[in-house]
Amino acid sequence: MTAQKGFYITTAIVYPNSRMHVGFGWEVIGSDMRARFERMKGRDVFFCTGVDEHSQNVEKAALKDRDANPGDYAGLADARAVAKKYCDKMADDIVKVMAMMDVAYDRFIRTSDPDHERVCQHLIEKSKSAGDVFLTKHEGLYCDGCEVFYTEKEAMLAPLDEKSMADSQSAAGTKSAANPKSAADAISEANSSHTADVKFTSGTSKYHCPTHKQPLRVLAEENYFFKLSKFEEALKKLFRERPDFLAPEGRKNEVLSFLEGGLKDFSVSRTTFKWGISIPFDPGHIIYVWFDALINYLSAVKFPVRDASGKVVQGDEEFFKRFWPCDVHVIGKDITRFHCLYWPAMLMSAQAALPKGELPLPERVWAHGFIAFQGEKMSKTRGNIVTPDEVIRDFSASAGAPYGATALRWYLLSANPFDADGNYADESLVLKCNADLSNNIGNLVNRTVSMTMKYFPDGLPQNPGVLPPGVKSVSDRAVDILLHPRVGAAGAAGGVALYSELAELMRKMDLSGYCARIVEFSMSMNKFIDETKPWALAKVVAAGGDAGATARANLATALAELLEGIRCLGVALWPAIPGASEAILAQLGITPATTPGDWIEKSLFREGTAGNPPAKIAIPRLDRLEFDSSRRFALVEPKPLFPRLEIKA
RNA sequence: CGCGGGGUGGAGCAGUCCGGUAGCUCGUUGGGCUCAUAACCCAAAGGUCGUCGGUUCAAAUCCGGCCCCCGCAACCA
Repeated sequence: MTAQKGFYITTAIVYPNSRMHVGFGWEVIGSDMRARFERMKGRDVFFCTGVDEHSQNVEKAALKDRDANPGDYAGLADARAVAKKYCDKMADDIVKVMAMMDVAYDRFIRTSDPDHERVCQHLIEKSKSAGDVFLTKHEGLYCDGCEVFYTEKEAMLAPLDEKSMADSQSAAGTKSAANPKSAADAISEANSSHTADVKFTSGTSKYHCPTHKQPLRVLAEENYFFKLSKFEEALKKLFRERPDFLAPEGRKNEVLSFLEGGLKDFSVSRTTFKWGISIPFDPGHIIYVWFDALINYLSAVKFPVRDASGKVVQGDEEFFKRFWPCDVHVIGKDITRFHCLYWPAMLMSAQAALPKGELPLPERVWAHGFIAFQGEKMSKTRGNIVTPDEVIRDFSASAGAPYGATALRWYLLSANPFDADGNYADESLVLKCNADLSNNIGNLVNRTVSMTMKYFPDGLPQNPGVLPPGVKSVSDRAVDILLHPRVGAAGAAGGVALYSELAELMRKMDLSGYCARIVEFSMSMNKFIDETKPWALAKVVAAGGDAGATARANLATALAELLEGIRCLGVALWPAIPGASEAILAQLGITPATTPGDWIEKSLFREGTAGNPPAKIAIPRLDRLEFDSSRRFALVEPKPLFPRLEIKA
């Protein structure tokens, strides 16, 4: 009998050529929420995120940064060293932002990590030995200005006179080929695939560049290509047989229609710049960034690299088997194609040259939407890119509201459906956080704890289990809202997990739905308070007599139910806003230090951040989420958990 | 005819697949309560569901035409 497979979740890895984007923050926070939820269930989780360091655009950004800050690069001459130094700087910054966002990953991978380089080289060797990577000479129309190749069709748009020049100005804008920096487009356009090592020149052509209006040269170069076309049928089969491979459903059409259009081989090597992993069987070439980047998912979980005799020389076979195949690759919708076509094809190729069954395909790719800023697409040109750390800083600094990370997380997770495009605006963040966190949840905790301490200064007695007539109990409300209908309410009495509805929402990556359930529960508890009127009961208690005794039983029951409801709510909130969850539980006297039975300790590896010792985080146990209103709490004097936010002037 | 997403009370959305009293959160107004973070609870106002036409006893929901907005060139998730 084998142990249950661990749960492996990844985010895409970002280019470190600019500060982190709140859109990527959403991806990471959403993945963190899922990872935390699985950890709460007691699963063995591996959550990986990181940076995609290689590629020409990073090298360019590095050289630019060196020119701007020469002091940081003293003594570094070659581009490789400069790029590495630059990536060190940027990766440090991103790691700091991750920490600010309360993101608890198990590994922060950098594609310059030596183990990854090794795995990457190993994989390309395997594909080569399977016959899927081959050297070929490629000839095309080349623009020195764009550093890309054009097809004849594209080049025909090029103007030869003033009038058509003006016309083509806009036409050129609709072609994807004119982008020398975007890896996505470079790979999708076989004819504009890279900046070539100009090995063979055969003179000028009659074509012109649509952007630069210069004559295009006819150039040829040699590069390694990956035989993507070979996997067309296998990929079609994959989508036929595994409808869940890509989610959400709506993203599927794009991939299927691309498949229908036929697959072209793509080039997987470069020779014009040095910042990358060299091809082991031809060191003059470096591995193209997408081929490099996707493999990080294997490196992160210690993919076993074997020598010729089959002996593992790097990695850990057992560890790898524990986590691979990946359960969810969380990505942005723009890179769906790479994860759904290129990546499975690369894996299928390597499979052929590896021990049988060693490299199954990932279970699922989840493509989330994009975040706009006040309804407009975020872009550098518009200068409206929001970064997570500035949001956190702004709202942490805002008067008396030191919970920027919670505010950002809650807003991103609850206000925007994860599968659709979202929006960011300070005003709506404030509105959402004030409504859900301050008014509903925070106030609920505050009023409950303070009433309990006020009405029972010597401690809440054992729960008498008698509510005023006609009031629906908190446990019934919890069952209605947090229990999946399939399980059935009858289960609650037997201690069936209340979180089944939450688990179902999480399985579907319905993060905002999960948050909405919790808010709904808190609203229901606020209603419960108004229905039971504890302050009125307290007056009857004070008057004494039989009525007083009954009122006292009602009061104690109501408060005991509320406190337990709040405990469940606090635990359920942990994946989304861990800091706030812990603050809520702390008011009930539940902290990782004082209640070890309610928490699991897990260490995170955080490999790749050199010098960082493994960090330990304490995780609430979801199996303690059974509603038990006889539980006793050691209450702590309440103070507002979520001060109301205000827009800064 | 390039592709895709969307147009539902002031704002943001659900409902559209499987036609049948138009629902939720925020906001507004009135009331209640006083345990609480000007919070909480109740109630009300406010929508010809983009538009025109068709099918039907009945359409936001099905069919067809049209209009408008947003992505799909680049920096950028």
